[in-house]
Amino acid sequence: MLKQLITIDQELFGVDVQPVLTRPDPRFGDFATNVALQLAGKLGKNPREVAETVAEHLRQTGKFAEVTVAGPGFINLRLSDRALLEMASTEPAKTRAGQTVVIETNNPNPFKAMHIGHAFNAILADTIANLLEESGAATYRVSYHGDVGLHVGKSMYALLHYVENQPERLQEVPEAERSSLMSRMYAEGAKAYKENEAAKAAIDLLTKQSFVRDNPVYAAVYDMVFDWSFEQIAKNVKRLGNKPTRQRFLESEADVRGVKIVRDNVPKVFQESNGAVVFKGSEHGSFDNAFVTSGGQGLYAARDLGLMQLKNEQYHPSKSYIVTAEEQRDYFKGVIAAAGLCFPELKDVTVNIPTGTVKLTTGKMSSRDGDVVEIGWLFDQVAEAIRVRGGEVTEAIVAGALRYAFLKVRIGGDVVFDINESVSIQGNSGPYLQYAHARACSILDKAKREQPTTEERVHFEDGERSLVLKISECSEVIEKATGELLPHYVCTYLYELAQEFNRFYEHNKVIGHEREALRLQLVALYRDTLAYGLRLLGIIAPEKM
RNA sequence: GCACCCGUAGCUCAGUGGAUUAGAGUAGCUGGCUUCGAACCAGUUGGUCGCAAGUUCGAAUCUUGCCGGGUGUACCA
Repeated sequence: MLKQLITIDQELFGVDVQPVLTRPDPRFGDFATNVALQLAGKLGKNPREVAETVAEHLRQTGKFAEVTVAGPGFINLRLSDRALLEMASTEPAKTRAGQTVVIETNNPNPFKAMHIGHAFNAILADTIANLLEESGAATYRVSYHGDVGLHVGKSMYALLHYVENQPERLQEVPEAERSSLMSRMYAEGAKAYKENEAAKAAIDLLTKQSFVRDNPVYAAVYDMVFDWSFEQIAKNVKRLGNKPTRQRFLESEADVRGVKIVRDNVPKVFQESNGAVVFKGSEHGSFDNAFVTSGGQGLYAARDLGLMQLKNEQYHPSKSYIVTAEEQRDYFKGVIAAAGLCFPELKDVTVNIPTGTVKLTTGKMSSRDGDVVEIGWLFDQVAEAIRVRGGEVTEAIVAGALRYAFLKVRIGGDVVFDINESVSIQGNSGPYLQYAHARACSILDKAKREQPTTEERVHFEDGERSLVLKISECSEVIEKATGELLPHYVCTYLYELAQEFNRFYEHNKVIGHEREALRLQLVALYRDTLAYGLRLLGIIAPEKM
């Protein structure tokens, strides 16, 4: 349709423009274009006259039921009912076939409990992965975790005090209490590091230990809590509806090669400064940052370089996505710039997607002070809300509510999380969509008949047409969401779709009506579209609830 | 200080160059279940789109300057 417009414009006026097809208010048409306004500007002609000329040519193609000119020079197009139904039944194109992408879909650090912020990023990343995968790209979900470094030193400091030289004590800790114990231990270590010089010195040593782990007690405690961490992460991530990752990367694996990359690129990319090796990120929209300490130890940034090399060797991705909190925005600008200088072939491969901070209305959430909202608590809150509402609590609905609450807002801004209201189960929420799906299933189940065959002549009544028009938007919405890496477009669309259906349902009888065959076909099409969209969001579409 | 992000209804957010009336949810008020599932639908109250200039046929949307909030600013991750 777009191609036709371009051709007509070029034939008529010999001018190159970028016509845009939009979805206007349905009373104007199915589609609208502003070409005439763009053309008029370039040609110095009256926009309405240009619009009339273009409209006349579009009418002559015979592909539209209605072509009108409105306002300052918009051209509104209406498809025939038959063409609209065909469009609504068309699946999105695999526009990224042949491409390979790698994306980190969860990276909570071990030795800490997973909190809301981790869940937020994990859900966003996994959903972006779904979109990329659906568009045909070979998509590899990976994870990356900080198993070495200062935060480990802090946790180990408190943990070693806790076990008092008897690592087997940890075996007595019940599974349900492990997360909060890890949070507590980390908070204790962090506090000691800040307030106590002796503790700071001890923690610095314990940090170095995290790289070698040659002390038996240290190693025993480390291994035990390391395992706890990943059991907890795996459990939570699965509960949230994320797909499993293909590979887990650890900072310890990336460290040595990261440091080597840095050293190999002195002085071309990095400079020595006060004994440390730094990158002048300030020349690349970032800030000057140390990659290797004056003591020769690799830092986070060096490991990120090593990780990029590892990912490239294993997957050769055309794009590699890292979803992080916005605090790391400038940091990643620097690391990515440095990577581009060290490996020209990796320039523009790695993309950081900063997500904004999850904040609580009750105040700041700080992992450092141990003031975090753990995920288990969040699951319980949602379950309670459903119970209060009188519904049956299922994992699918709890996860759907949580996931949707995080996905429906545009990526980038801060997310203010009201612990009492944010995870809603009515209105624009996951359960609303799930309910709208279950309803459609129920109708189709009751009808007990196979899909009716399409009649030769299709003519919709108003309510039917609105529903089909909305269904027909699906492909373009998903392509837009994938192109811009913004899953919330899908949420907004599915919500509008479900609303349209609920209206239809309210006002139009399906079973027993003389138009039953056609309406059942529409309900089935709607049900499939909604289920498809929910699947991309990682939300289960239940047949009953 | 400098850089980046944000500011839309009481609250949480869509809309980021286009259509006489800026949309949802939620909260408040009102109506709708003997009728395919009321976790639903319909109606109603609520906004000088932070402020001010500019660009444009047209600005919540672009530019500039202010005001307010947040984040970052090398040996943490």
